[in-house]
Amino acid sequence: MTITEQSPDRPGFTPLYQQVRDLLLSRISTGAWRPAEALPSEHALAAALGVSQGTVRKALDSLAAEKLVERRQGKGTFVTLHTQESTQFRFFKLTFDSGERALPLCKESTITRRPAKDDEQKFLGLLSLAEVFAITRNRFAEDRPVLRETIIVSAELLQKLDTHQPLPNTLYMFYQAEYGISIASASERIKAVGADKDVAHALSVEVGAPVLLVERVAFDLTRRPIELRKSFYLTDSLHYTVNLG
Amino acid sequence: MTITEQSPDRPGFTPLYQQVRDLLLSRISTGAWRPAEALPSEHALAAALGVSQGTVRKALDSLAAEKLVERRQGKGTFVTLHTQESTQFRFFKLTFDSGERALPLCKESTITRRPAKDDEQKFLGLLSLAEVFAITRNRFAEDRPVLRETIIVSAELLQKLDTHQPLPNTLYMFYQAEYGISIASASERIKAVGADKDVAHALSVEVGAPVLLVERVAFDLTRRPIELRKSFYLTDSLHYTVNLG
DNA sequence: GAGTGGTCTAGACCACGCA
DNA sequence: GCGTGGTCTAGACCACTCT
Repeated sequence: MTITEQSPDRPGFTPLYQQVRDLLLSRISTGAWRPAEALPSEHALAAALGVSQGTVRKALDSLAAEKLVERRQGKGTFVTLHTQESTQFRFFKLTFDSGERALPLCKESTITRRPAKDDEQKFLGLLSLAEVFAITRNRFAEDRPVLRETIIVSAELLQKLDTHQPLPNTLYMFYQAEYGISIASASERIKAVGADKDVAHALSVEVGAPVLLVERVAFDLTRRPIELRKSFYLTDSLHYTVNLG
Repeated sequence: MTITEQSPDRPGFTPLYQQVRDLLLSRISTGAWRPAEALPSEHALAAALGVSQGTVRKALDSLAAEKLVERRQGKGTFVTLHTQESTQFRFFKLTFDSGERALPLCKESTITRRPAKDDEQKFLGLLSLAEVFAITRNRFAEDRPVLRETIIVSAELLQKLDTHQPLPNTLYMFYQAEYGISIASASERIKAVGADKDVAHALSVEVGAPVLLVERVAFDLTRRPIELRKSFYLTDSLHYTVNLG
């Protein structure tokens, strides 16, 4: 039984379970099931789609592997909800040198609306007259400044973002709850640079002091770029961790 | 049918496919099949182990997901062989700002044998009288120095490493070919620091210039620590990339 | 054509969560 | 006790590779 009919020998062959996967993903990303809601059971989906339970299972397993859904034995399959614990450690890989996970808190924050710059248009896929919100804030760990970050998002996509003040510590939970946008992946470029005047002041170091620059593009479920983030970390007492598998 | 007999209700339950997975992994790590060799077919393994082909498949799929084996339709399942292309980009995530992958080449290299320092003993799990090889080398991209790295390995485990000169650019291929040790994962700590005199000289920058410090512990198939590596990168024209999935 | 992994099915039974 | 996902099986057929 196939969903998109295809004769049984052409080259552009797509496995059934992947068609099911894509179908479920599109339903999730258009909000047919909201975060934290349960999907129908494997058995129900299989019956509804006219495929076997094993095929539905394979589709759901692949979504679970990408953390787009969570499966809980005995309960059901749920659309992933961004929570403090889960998201924080998935997208913010900062650790104190002692080994403890670090969660620097925002203390100062400004938000402005302005036309998008060229590179911002390019990375976010915006039109040339588009506007963006630019959030600049400093984060503290143990009462010391450790991070200065600037966040750029489309003003059209995240409407009235500037009316929500103060903005929460973890924006990704907020994007999901307020705008139905789930950040699913991100890619980062890391460099060591000397602090400029602005960064030096924010982090209480001298101009030229070595700081870690992390430039991030964050994507939603459909790999649409949502957010640009430029962070300067003071890595005296903490570090960025990476696991290569 | 179970491999390790277990009554069907106790808490410490291990799925059959995981027992098969562990068995195959232990055979691979002890060298029963060498890198690039084919494992027996699913059908043959299933018959030999007295389980169904679907169970063997699930075990092999999980090994393939961790890149410990590679599956090729129509050919067979092969123990992963570290090659220039595959390993290089898996463990060295360096990219030119232009977007091109960077493969800095070693130009200078020294190797010495000496007693292990305290932290080296700790991270590599060595005894207190153990000795290590320490390799220090500089790497160049486009005729400019971009990296100074120091590599620490157990002298007992990688015997006579110092007789192989010059050492190859990519050590992980060499560990596998020469010692049967496959690096399967690694974890890294990243900081921005000021160059000390030694690093500054090697990278042709001033003392105190910002450089990216990457400290790595690399593990074999059984997650035994094999190598300690401390790298200082000059990130003027290139950067470290991370994908958060 | 023979042999390999890849897909798909149907059904049995187990482990878990909850009422 | 029921419904959920998790494991395991047996077998059919498809896609790819090599001879």
